[in-house]
Amino acid sequence: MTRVTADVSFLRDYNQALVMAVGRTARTFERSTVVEATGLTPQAVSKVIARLTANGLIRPAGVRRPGIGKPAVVYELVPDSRYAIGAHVARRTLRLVLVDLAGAVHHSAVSPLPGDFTPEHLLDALSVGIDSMAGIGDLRSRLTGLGIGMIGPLDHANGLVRDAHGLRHWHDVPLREIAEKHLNLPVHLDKDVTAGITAEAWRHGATFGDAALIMVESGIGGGFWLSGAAHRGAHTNAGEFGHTVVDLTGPLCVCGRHGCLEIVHHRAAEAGDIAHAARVLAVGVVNLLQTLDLAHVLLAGADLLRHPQTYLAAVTEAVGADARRADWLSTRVALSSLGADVIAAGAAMQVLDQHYGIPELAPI
Amino acid sequence: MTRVTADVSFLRDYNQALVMAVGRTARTFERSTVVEATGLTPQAVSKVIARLTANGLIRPAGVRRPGIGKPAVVYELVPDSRYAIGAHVARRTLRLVLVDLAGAVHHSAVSPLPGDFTPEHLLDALSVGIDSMAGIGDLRSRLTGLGIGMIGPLDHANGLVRDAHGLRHWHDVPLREIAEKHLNLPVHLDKDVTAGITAEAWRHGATFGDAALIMVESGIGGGFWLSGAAHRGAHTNAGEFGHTVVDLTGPLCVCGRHGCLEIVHHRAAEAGDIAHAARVLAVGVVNLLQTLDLAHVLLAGADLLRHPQTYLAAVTEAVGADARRADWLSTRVALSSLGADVIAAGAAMQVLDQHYGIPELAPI
DNA sequence: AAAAATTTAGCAACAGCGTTGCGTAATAGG
DNA sequence: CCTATTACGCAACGCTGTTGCTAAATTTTT
Repeated sequence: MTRVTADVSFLRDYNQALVMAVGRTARTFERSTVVEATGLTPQAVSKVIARLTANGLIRPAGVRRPGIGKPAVVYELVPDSRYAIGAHVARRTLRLVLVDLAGAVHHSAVSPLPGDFTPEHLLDALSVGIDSMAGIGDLRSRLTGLGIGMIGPLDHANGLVRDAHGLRHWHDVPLREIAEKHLNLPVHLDKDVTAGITAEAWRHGATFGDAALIMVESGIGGGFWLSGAAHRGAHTNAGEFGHTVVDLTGPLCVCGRHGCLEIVHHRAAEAGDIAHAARVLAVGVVNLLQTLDLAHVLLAGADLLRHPQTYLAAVTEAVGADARRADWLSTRVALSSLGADVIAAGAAMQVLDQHYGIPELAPI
Repeated sequence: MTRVTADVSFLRDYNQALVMAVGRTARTFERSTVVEATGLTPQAVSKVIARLTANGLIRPAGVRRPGIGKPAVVYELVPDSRYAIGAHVARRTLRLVLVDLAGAVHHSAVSPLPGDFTPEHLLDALSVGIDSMAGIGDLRSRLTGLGIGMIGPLDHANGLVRDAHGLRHWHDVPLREIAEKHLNLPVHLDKDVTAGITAEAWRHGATFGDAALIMVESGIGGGFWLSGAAHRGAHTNAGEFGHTVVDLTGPLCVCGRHGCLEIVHHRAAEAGDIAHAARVLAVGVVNLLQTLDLAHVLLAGADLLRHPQTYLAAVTEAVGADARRADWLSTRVALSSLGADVIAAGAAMQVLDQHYGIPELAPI
């Protein structure tokens, strides 16, 4: 949720989101935990906790006896109090996942999409899939919305698919609007990699620092989490990481430039030299670190996950071996914890994040 | 100014900063202008304007007669109500500038620093320079502080110079602390390129989008402005843009990798082929656009400014020629409007920004 | 010349937020 | 049973932006 001016309702939402962030990060928590983490006064935390409890988002979960004194009430998030559905729209498949308030993936389903599918095809597939998932235990009333992660270019702010690369029928499609009408649910549209990094950030909790999610699938993309929020760029087009030049004299890429990371990597992988391909990717990752100084790098994508250890080793080594990196310049490299679900799950979490995440104040 | 929790004083500061942003962006403004830009109620704007007027930050500047009805009071920023001094600490020189609240540079002075200068050398030079500048018209009482832009690596949050590259006496120097004590002024320490981009953002006003400042001096660095704030990365080390590999089989760089943008560019420039050097830089800039999707690219740095038109033309052409860039994917390329003063001026504006810019809420 | 319409400005009361002061509840130890 | 300690929350408070309404200043209409 973004807005320009700050009023008291912003205070409420913001501080409430802080408490929710603590609850999502820690399995259980008590009032003093929140006080320590946020700097709010105990009294303020009590008010927020009372509100969240009344809304069913958190609940008491026993007491902790601190030795001497009155026992502290322990609270926990109620994971099944809210759900969101996430969709990963790829060129040939639709993946749907059901995610709860804690960020856990409950169901995952993949269905094929016809070649050159139209918006109508997609809406029908979404409708069927959502009805099937929401039917489980009558979740409909606890469903906060649908998140869609899709290949770009698209316009996140207006929910518009500008020109999905490689899909004939997807030029200037107001997907959010027509999907909301067709499905009768709030819909959030975003680029696939941006959805993916949101999943990692949401699951890692409030203390997650600047990070990138590197996706190696049909192409190579990067999703970025900077200063506590997804970075989308000026036109929702950030993340075309595969089209950065790493070899000035390299082969011609589809994008018209020579020696893009994507084409160089692809050639190596095609030749069967996965280790070399992984090292090429690692060069690109270190480029990102030099530019953006990230605390986390997460690896995902179908092509990468076919050789997870090879890629993980190559990137970890390249990051560690970088001669200029001092001990304080630490970056954690890991495989995405969500595997093939990361995009769809992230799309779902973007919906949850809009409701229960830290609100942002939009620039003028 | 950053804080974790949001309270009513945050509301005040935030909305006040919005009004100041309007005042800085437009030469003159009235109540209705602010209402339109921010969404605040007229009454709320009146209160803020009254407070700012009482503090001397803005003042009435006539009336506008809207045809029918009571004339609207026109306000303007009072540029000389507040000043800050900015310092650009380079390997051999210290540049000091005096900047007013509107972001205008009033005085600029360069003094040499001894080879392998020590913290004491710097403090003395700063002391002399500041006394000289603050003496002009007795600005001392209106001086909000000193900003220092310096080569890294450094720790912005703690005001610590970790290991200024190429300076022997600069390992783990708590520069902010000792400078504040020695100069009796609030001090803000940041990386040079980060200070530079702050200058551009501050001068362009509130509507400035995601942007990068490309500095070509002894090395190549990049300062980033993302989502309305400077991007520093996880360890204040973002911006080592010169050490991104653009030529996998290129020459060995001082950083230990092959074909860094910096060394490839340097070789071309050394050979006298500035046009080629500029094209190499342009490849790096387009890499940034693919990754971050920026609205503005600004060019600066002594080496670049020796051939400004060559570089501007090469980067503009590369950005425009990129085949995948549609018409809606516009990026403005320009030379920095501040020339050689950009780092020092930006360091000063960081101090002003702390007091009168949009406050941020720090992550937990 | 007087009345009406229009636009701007601001006083006063209000709701809602986090904070502060302080009383109460619950426990362990003496 | 008393005391120290810890956790909790009611009530009053100060501050914010908002809302309702009145006043002021100007042009247009009568």
